[in-house]
Amino acid sequence: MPELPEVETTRRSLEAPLVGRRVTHVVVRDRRLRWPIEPDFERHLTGASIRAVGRRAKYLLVVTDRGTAMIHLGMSGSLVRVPGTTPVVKHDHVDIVLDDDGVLRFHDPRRFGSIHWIDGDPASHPLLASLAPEPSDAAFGGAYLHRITRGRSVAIKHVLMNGQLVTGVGNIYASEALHAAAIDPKTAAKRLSRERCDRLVAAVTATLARAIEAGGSSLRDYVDGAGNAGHFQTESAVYGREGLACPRCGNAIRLLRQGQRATYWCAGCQT
DNA sequence: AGCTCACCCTGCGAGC
DNA sequence: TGCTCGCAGGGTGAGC
Repeated sequence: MPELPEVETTRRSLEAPLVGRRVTHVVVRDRRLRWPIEPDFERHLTGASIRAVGRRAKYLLVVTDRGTAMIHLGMSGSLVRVPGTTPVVKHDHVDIVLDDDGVLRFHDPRRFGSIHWIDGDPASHPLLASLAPEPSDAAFGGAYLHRITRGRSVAIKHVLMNGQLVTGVGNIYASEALHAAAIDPKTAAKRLSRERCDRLVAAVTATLARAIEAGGSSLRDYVDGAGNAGHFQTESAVYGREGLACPRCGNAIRLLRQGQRATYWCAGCQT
């Protein structure tokens, strides 16, 4: 599933084909996503003109003259603009039909994704209102990370993956950023010095930027809005590389379980 | 409030 | 070949 780089790559690839298009028709084949798609979703979106394709954290925002469709890709979702003649396959849950005979197709085998309609300002939607600043935002800096980690005894990796504290970083890039910053993922958040917070923020920002540059990571099935796979997975230093040599110090990369999630790290150079 | 854990769901690869 | 098990990019909410 998509972390911020995959969502941002999807957003960029959809911008040109979608902006200026009008929605002529909406087909929902399965409403059972993380939350059921509201009964009025099709009615709200049909006839709307798309003004912009935005993003907040891992949510895509299809902004129209009538309101905003907020789409989360969950673990296995994709949103692809396909020709209208493209056959529907299993797990193609929603089609947003456009006035150029293209279709914006939402596909999500695991159905951990979600689709909401927002009438007013997206920023005030409950799912977005309490999110942390974007990693690219000036408010997200070493001072911020240092402040929010005081008094928190959880492992720093958990902080990176908590959307209320840091947005856009999921399981792959949490491991990658901690390795880049040479910080042990198990470190209690509150024990990080200000200097290490500076280093970690820089690593998060750089890792996400590099991944966006690579078009995201395609581990199983991720594709962007044009159906293209990313290739960051070939650049990863630790993720998915248990037993292989750490590119920085040569020690064997280890696999550890934090909560229910896998963490890859190097005991040789991450302290 | 912070932390841990279970859970939502399908598919796939490993091991027997 | 066919089974069971464990794991997969995320996020919420219950219960301590």
